[in-house]
Amino acid sequence: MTKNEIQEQRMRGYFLESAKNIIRSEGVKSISVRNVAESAGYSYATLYNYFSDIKELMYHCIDDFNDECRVFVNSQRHPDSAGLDSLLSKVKAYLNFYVQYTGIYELIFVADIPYIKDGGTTNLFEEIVREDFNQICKDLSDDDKDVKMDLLISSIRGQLQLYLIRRTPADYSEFIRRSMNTTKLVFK
Amino acid sequence: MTKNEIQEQRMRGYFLESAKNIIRSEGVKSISVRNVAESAGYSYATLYNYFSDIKELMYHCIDDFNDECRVFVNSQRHPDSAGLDSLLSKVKAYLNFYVQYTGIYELIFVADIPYIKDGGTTNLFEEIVREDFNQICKDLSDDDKDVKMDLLISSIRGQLQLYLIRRTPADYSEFIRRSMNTTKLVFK
DNA sequence: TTGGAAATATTAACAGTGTTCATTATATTT
DNA sequence: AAATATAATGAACACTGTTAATATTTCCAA
Repeated sequence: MTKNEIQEQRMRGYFLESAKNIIRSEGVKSISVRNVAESAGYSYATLYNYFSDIKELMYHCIDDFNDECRVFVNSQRHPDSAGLDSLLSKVKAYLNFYVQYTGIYELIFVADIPYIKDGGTTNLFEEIVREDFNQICKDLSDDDKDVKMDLLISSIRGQLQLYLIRRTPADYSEFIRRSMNTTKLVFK
Repeated sequence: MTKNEIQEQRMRGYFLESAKNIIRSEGVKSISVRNVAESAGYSYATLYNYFSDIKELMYHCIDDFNDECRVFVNSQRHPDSAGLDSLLSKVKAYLNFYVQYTGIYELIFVADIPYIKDGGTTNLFEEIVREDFNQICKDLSDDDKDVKMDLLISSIRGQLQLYLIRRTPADYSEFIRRSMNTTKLVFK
């Protein structure tokens, strides 16, 4: 990496950190070019020297937040468990992450970011539960496994959307209760 | 209803129809006060004589679109079927409605509309599948039924979000295939 | 029919948004 | 130090929602 590349990466980092802080604390709604740039100590026009537009900046936040989610799940989950219990504790931790940072949920799952082409954001959840999932479903055919994983992924997505966007159910404990029960049912 | 009330309802209808047409044809992104008002043949400020803000106008579109969805499902579903087959055909029709009108999906399930307080928008799907659902699950306890319905609702929500917002899977036929398979699995 | 009051529609204005471009300031190289 | 390349900036444009003052229309009593 040349000097210029190092400096450029550093500048991009300033804007990225600023954007991430705003998303964490105030949500995606508060993201604006002037907002992010001022928080980074630069003029709004300077941002365009390092990102083609605000959407590209937001897109680059996603990787960092996915890393944060991985760390969070590993710190929250029950370590001395296996199979379904382990999977349930990871799912609960995964849900807790987005409940705590609704702004991150909005960024990754709702915001209109054209740079997201493939379903890259699905893979994090699948990655988190894959090991336990395979253990639980070791006797199933590949096709059955695929359908089961689809059901698991989509139901968790749906639960999150219902709770975080449409406030259904109204309280957190009921949300977790339902999510755990439906997840158990997937493997019944 | 007095003369004034009739006239007021008519005026509200002009703006509502305009908004609904824009949502259907260009999506929620193209909704703006000036856009809706011009399309209705009035100045942008006139809209505020009939709606407190643009969000309230958007909220009132939802009821109409829900009616349209009901009609659509009834026209698309397989009438001479019962139980799981009937449910599957209704789910497929329900999905097709939002695939055809992505703007309506964005309005009802994604858009930030503070006037939506309860989970009112869930009820349409539940209403559509309730009869078949009860027939399929007639031997289950109420608690088991509730969990199964939660799983069904959330997985359909998740499938729609993945396909319409994050384009996963990439093609329509695969989307329907997966949705049908996961729905069948719910009742396995 | 006219005059005035009430109701309604409209334009102007403000603060915000993303984005582009010409200009200024800084850094690098000759 | 002067010339050149690089980077930061403020002005400007076209949008957004919303409000308030103004203009217009409607209506009813004289």
